[in-house]
Amino acid sequence: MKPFHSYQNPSLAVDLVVFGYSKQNLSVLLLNRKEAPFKDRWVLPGAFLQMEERFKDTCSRVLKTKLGMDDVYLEQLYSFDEPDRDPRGRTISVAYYALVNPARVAIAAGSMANDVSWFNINELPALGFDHDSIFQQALQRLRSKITYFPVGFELLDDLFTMPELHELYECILDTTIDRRNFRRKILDSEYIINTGKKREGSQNRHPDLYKFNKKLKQNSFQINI
Amino acid sequence: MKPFHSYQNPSLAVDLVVFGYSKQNLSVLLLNRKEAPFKDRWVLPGAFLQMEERFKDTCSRVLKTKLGMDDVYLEQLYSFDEPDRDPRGRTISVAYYALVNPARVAIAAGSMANDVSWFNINELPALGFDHDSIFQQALQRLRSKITYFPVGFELLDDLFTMPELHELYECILDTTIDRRNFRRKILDSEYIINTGKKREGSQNRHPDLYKFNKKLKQNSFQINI
DNA sequence: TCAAAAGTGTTATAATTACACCCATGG
DNA sequence: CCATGGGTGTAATTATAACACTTTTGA
Repeated sequence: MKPFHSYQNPSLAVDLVVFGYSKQNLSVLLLNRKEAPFKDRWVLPGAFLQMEERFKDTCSRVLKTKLGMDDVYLEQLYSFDEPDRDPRGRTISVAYYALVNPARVAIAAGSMANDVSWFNINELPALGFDHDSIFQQALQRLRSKITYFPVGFELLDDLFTMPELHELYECILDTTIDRRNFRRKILDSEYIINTGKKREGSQNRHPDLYKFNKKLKQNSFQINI
Repeated sequence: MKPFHSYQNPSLAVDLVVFGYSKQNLSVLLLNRKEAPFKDRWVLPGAFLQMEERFKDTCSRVLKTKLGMDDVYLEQLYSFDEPDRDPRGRTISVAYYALVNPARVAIAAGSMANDVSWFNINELPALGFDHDSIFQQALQRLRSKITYFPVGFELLDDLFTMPELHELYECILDTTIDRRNFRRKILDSEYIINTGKKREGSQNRHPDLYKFNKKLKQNSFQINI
């Protein structure tokens, strides 16, 4: 074996699929590139890994820059290795996905991009690099994960109603779910707590406000699609 | 952003958790290191990624060298990024796990290692680097995957009996499974085909020989543990 | 003919699905 | 007082879990 570090190493980047949910819309955050390659094309936000960074540090750096946000839900998705995936040279990308509440963030293009914007997941432009494929894999993972693990709460306000949670699931899974059965499964899982408060302001009956039970880490549930 | 490739890049390695199943034993392949760091300690086989390689190419190279084997089941597990995980310097490891039939491979230590050997998963030595953690994650993934996807067949001969498949599941999941319910679920999934042949040689009733239905890719099943 | 392992089916229980009525609210 | 949406329960169906007897084999 050659001595350590005599190997030439590929560049190592982190790319982020940032999901946001707002007004019954699941969206993803995209940047419009200012420079070649893929100039003026939309891509996922990302950055090269700096020597002292963990992947999550790089994610946080990107999220802070683009969203002015820290402390978001992050999960490693997959590492992408096609040799020609970046025309500038061999680059490995470790993809993460993030779940954020768009109401709490202020997106800003920064110096690197022409523009930054939320896109409804059903109305995405063709992305640069292999980012279409990364996005599809992230969506698949999110859809799978939300059926057995409480990640949905990351996309909502601290207090939310049962119909809001129900709509979130229907939107992400792109299906209809019986609201009575949904309520029962979610409540049985004990992942949410009824605060006793109610959402005021609507003309109709005021729905109960729930909060996420952050202490509970071991329970599991199954929302069938 | 700095010009491309002006970044210093971490080293990029691929590590492999090679599972083998034989005589009602689930084992993992380990190497005994000839050189520092972790000289004389057992570790997972791995290699640094060469510039033109995909991850799977690196996996194949390692498997060919250590096992004289190609064409094994490989799946990406996770990428490990702790800054101090390799004392020689910053190294990212992309972990894969492989499923092989030990009967078909001939393991050989090669010039890099003192020794190479199968270890029963319940009798592993403490591994070098962060390989204990990689192994644990691989075992967890295998256990999860085998309950809903037909990966078990990769560990058996082309022809196998229902009791053999049943034992494999019990061994991997470290539990008992009712053999009548197991048989029904596996057969309902249509992932295996009764060849009409029987395993001869035992003193007792000769069990039917099945083969894996490779054409079927979409079905799913659920073995509950 | 016997011990050991393989093949098979049925019943009880639990989980899921389908479905309808009452309640609270503001206009 | 009414239209709208939110809250709740039950019956039918389906899936899972528990369980025992019969068959084949070579010694």
